[in-house]
Amino acid sequence: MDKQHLFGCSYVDAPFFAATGTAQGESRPRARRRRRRAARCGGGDGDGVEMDGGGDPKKRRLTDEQVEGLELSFREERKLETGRKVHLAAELGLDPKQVAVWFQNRRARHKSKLLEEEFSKLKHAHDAAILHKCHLENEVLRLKERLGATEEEVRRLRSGAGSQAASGDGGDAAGAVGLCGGSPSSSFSTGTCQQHPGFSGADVLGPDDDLMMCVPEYGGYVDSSVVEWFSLYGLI
DNA sequence: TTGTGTTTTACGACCTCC
DNA sequence: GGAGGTCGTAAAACACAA
Repeated sequence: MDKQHLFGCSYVDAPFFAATGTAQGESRPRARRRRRRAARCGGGDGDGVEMDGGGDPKKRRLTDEQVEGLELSFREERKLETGRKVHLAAELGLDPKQVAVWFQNRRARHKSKLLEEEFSKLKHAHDAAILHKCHLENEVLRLKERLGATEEEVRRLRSGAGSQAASGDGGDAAGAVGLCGGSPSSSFSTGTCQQHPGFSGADVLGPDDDLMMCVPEYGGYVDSSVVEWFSLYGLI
């Protein structure tokens, strides 16, 4: 039985059965698959189990060499004009229709891969934004706590000053704790914010703050790689 | 060995461009 | 109108875990 019979078609030229090898840059599973297939077709155990033998003649795998040739051509130019298609088909022993179909499918795979990469990038950006938001919210909470404590302190000192005033002393005591500026928060928060605009680091959150805490929008979990990425972009 | 998930090949429907 | 594009899908080929 000759090779063409085994393929169930007349497109395939004998020379394309000769060599083995994998296309450049192909994924590991695909390479493994092709290796196993090559072993079966070529110098394997010779048990006569050939690729796709007896199957649907319209559904046959291309050889490694054919795929490699098509890949090379695809890398040069993703679109396929008639002349190139015919030439490539003749060169690889394929039907021009097969070449056209292969290019269509290859473009689809390429597009899908690009979309996947784009999605991955956006997801990382989204995760980083969530993390950023979380830290900002933590900062707000911390500042609110400090504000409350300071206001409490002011009230306490005021009441103390009031009792002193009632006992005949002057009214400068409140100014001594920074209230004269009219802003109770001016004694602590503005300086901190100016030093750390936007997202702040350890000065605000403190060295013990956990980067993994409080990410409700992300189901309470953020991967460490996100933190790394976040750091890479200078946000931490 | 078999069930299952993934990849590859092929096709039809529809769209765009010349 | 024909050639070639995308998109969606079917089905064969294949890998791999159980």
